[in-house]
Amino acid sequence: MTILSVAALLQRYGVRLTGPRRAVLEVLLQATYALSGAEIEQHLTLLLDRITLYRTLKTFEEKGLIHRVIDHSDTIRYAVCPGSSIREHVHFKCTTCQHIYCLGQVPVPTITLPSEYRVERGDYLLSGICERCHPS
Amino acid sequence: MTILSVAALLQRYGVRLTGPRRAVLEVLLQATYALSGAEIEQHLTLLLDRITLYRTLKTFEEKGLIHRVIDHSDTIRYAVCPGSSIREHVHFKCTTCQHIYCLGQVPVPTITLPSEYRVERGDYLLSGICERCHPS
DNA sequence: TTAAGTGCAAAATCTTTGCAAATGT
DNA sequence: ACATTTGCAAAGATTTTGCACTTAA
Repeated sequence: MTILSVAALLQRYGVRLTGPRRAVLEVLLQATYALSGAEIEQHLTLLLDRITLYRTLKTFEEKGLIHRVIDHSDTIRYAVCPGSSIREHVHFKCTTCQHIYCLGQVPVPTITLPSEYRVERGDYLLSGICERCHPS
Repeated sequence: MTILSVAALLQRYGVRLTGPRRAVLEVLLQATYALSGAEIEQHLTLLLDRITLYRTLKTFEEKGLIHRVIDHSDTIRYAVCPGSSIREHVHFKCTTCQHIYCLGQVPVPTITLPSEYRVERGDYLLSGICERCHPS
């Protein structure tokens, strides 16, 4: 993803173009798995205040450019998923390397709940071992 | 749930019987939704060091007595689910009251993943509005 | 008795808020 | 020009570690 398309993506989501935002989005686009704030910080080339990073992530999330991935941990991780639906997400977490991958292309089954629940969204977290971590 | 059965439950899971553990388990058993550390602390009748609380939760989790619920937040929440399978969990999070309910009795659909993933566990988080929060 | 659990102190992580200076459109 | 965004300082929230004392089995 070039700088140009990063800029275009930001504009498409109504986010003003700034250096920090470009840098953060680039890191997220290059990642193959969901990243925490600390992990994004490590990958940044542009020196960036940590507070700015968190505010940037908040803005991206509000505009729908990125989303949080669910997890059992106490750390919020983000991923860009331009293609996938906001209403349903499937993620896979490797219990060995701890990476969480976005599986946008996996068909999502429907879970029917008793009528007292109004379901508006479904998040699915599958866990196990990813290809890179198991021998076979 | 009486004190006696709390004690029995602790013993069944190989957890030594102490005051703090009894108190924490009682709070979790009485809750109708998953609780964070701070929430458990608020409901405790026995005065308890916060560190002890976190260690107690860790012990309970390792012994399989309680489990973490998945969430988009940065706070870990726990629930007792003696009946439900460890391999598959369905939870419902109300976006209004923020409560997360364990739905142990809901049938879990299978998601088939490409063969490079070895799936060992599935967690499902449905979000929406719970009965108490929608007018209907 | 003896390994396990508890409490205190201190700290590591992660994330947010208020305000003045800088910046994008 | 003007609202938005950034950086700094400071702090809030959640969770953990080390060590000596206490306790369950």
